[in-house]
Amino acid sequence: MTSQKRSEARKEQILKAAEKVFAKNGFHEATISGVAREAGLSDATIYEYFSTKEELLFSIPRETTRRGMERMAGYLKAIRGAGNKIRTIIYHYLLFYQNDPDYASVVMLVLKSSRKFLETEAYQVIREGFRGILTVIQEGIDSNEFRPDTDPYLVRQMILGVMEHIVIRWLLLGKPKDLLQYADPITDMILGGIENRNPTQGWDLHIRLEPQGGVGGEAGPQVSKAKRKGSSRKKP
Amino acid sequence: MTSQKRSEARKEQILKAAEKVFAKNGFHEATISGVAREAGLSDATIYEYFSTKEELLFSIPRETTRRGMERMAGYLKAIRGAGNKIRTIIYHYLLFYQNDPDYASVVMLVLKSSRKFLETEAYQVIREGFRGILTVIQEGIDSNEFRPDTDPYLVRQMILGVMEHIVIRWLLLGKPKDLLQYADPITDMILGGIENRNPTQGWDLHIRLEPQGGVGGEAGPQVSKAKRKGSSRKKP
Amino acid sequence: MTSQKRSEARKEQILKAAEKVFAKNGFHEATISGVAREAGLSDATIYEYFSTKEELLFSIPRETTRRGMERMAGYLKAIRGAGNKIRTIIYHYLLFYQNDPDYASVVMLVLKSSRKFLETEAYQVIREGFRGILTVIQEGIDSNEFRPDTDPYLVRQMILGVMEHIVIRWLLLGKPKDLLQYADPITDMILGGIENRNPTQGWDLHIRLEPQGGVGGEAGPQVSKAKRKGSSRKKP
Amino acid sequence: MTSQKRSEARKEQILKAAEKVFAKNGFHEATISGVAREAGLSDATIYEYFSTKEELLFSIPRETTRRGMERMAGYLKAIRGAGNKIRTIIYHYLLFYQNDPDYASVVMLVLKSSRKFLETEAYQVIREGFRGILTVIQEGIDSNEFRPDTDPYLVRQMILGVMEHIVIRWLLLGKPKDLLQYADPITDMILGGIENRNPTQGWDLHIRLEPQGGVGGEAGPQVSKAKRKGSSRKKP
DNA sequence: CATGAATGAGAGTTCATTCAT
DNA sequence: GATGAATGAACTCTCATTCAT
Repeated sequence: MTSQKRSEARKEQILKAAEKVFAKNGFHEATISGVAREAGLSDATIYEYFSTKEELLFSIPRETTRRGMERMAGYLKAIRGAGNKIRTIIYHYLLFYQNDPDYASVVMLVLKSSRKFLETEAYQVIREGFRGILTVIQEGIDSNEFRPDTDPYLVRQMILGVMEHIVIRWLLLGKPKDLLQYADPITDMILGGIENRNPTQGWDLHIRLEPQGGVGGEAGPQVSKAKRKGSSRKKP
Repeated sequence: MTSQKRSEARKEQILKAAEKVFAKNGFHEATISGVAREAGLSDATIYEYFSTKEELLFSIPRETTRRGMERMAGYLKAIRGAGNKIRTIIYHYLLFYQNDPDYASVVMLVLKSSRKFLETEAYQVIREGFRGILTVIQEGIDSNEFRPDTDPYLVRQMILGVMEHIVIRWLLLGKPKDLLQYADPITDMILGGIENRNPTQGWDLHIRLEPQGGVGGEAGPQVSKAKRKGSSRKKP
Repeated sequence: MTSQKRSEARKEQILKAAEKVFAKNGFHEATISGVAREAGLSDATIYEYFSTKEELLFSIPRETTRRGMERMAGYLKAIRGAGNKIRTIIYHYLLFYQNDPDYASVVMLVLKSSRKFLETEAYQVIREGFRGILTVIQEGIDSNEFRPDTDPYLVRQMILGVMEHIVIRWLLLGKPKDLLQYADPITDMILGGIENRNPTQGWDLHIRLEPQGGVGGEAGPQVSKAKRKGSSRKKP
Repeated sequence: MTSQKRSEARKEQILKAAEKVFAKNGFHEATISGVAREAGLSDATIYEYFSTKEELLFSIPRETTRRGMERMAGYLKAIRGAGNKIRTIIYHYLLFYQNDPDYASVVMLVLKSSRKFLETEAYQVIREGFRGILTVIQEGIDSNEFRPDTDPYLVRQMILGVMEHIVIRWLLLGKPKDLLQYADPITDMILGGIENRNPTQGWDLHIRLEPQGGVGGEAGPQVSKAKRKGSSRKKP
């Protein structure tokens, strides 16, 4: 038990060191020696806990991701409304990375481009998180909060896309200083594109012009009126 | 003259080989020997044209980017309306990558995470292209096509973010098969979030003349009225 | 402790091998592989102890020179008289090289022509040794053992010059077989040029019997008297 | 004829360039490309005139040495007295190197440590020159100008040793600024060790033993007394 | 457990040299 | 005669990884 715990702690210590070193240098430019030095251990000790350099890399997101997901789930439990949930997701996603730039670097600059990482257990956890976003969106569609023709996959791609783009810019260029300032604007823009707009004022006027031999007893144009907060988007 | 040309051709040949090899293996896993083999040349010959492996990598986007930018500029010249221009940009951006997956791989998976690449001449060309997007957005704001509170930087980040995200997914997962299918949906969603939709005054009267087997058994012209701040969406 | 010692021993082992290999082939013609083979180690192990080939080369004289200097200092302590000290220096200098031809080769044929070596720590030790020669000469001047118009720098250059010349000839041509046979003649010649010869007591009476057509029209034996303090020149 | 001459000129041009480049970088650090660049030619052209890099190196001293020797021989022809000849040799030797530091560098720092160079035709010329020094010394011994117990080989080694030492110091350290300032001191010291020495102070006692039929009214030995601090040094 | 020490396996570079033009 | 282009052949150096202690 104690031994297990100590071992766990050592692993954590190595992972923290690895995170730092990989973040700074990337995977290939980083060395096991560097990680060992950072961890205050010997090279060989690293190999007591991780079988290869690559396994060490792929182990970094395992715990952190799981914890992040859990935390996110906790936040979401208290939130009502798909839009609000999305806002929360975006906010905490950015907050999460902002609070741990090393982790952000490893994930965004090292792992994200790795084919092998996709086959990793850790990535499956992330995938699940991503599926969660999908669920929220679908929830919003079902509850009529989002427009029924919303494509959940596309929306998710937009959400992830912008966030990744911003985080990477932040990592590489240091801009913007504060990631969180983008949380709301991004959310607004995303939601702006998908939220159902109930007509708060004005009317849609539909006039039906019937041919001379009219159907039923009705003749002349038919006018239908509907309060709307209209979006006139029509997919082909 | 001939010598200059042959040298240029050889360079191109090496770059093509490098593109292929780097795309397949990434930068570090790729070897000069591999590139040389692919190019049908000796290792040493590679070094006659590019001083280091890194220089070879960074040289890949130089010409291609320039040409891509030029072509894009050509397309845009014929387009009127900021929205249409954005649609064009997105479409051709995706088309461009779809037509050259190796190039896409190198740019998206190898170069995009490189701090050093940002200081490269080639990247400056790309930056300029990115600035162009900004200009188009601003143009849309100025012409009242886009909402006045549009943040051009944010919009650009959304555009680039989704596209990058989609291209990377395509590269790593092979999904979607056809990148272009996303061009319009993305554009619509982006524009949906920024196009002016507030009726500034009066009413738009839409009259739809339906064939006899009309909607809901109804026939005749349909008139729809919507308060609006006009959207000029035109599909190509 | 043990580890430190073993490491030191390994370093020594590598240095010995390097000395041998560099002596035989010179710096550039020698390879790390060759040194490793000679040392019975792998190439990589060499680099565990010396960061570059050049550092390995420059490390060769570090210890040896220090030890040589120390030993020399010990010998000199027991010697009285600047002339005797110089004799001792020359003798042991030659003895030192004769006993370690590989070392001699490295120093005389490889290091001596190296601009970079001059900026080396090891060279500073050598410089100090050279300064010591200067001190001895000055001592001889001060004690009136050497002529007061002696230029210590010049004398030192002569001493070093001949010795280097002889050692190099010995290395390249194998002549003379025994370096030490030159120790005394060299010393005598050097001292012959600088020792004070003021007669401290009595007179030397030189009588020259000239043929009839004598100097200055004079004929008959010529007697020359010179005050002297005998020179210790002993030709075999 | 013209073609032969042009070829000779080209060779000379390459040699000059090589001299410069080898002097600056040493043999191994220098490249054929560097020589070609310096000569304003292509690499391949170098190989039209010299079959290998090494042959190029060894060709440098061929002409120069021959010319130097010839000139030296010319100077010596006009000089009487072995001491004076040695002074001349030392002076012109230093002058020669001082006037062409690149050549000095190549000879002193590159060729002098080369075993292979010793088997070179060019070196044979140098050897002959060295033999000349020996001859002069022997001449001095025979003429009683030098002490009969002088070891010509040793003296030559001293002469060459100091000069080499000084020239190398000059090349590597830039000291002394003016090589020639050492010409006389060196000569004096060398000669000081081997010249037949007149009493330096005190009295010369000359006794003239006259034949029986004495000259004038004087009879018996004539003694002339002269205070002197004799140096038999004669500057040219 | 921890590690010092050792190394196998390569990779990137460099250049002297060749040869067709 | 001159050279642009190409390359074979090394060599230095780096590191992830292993293993005896």
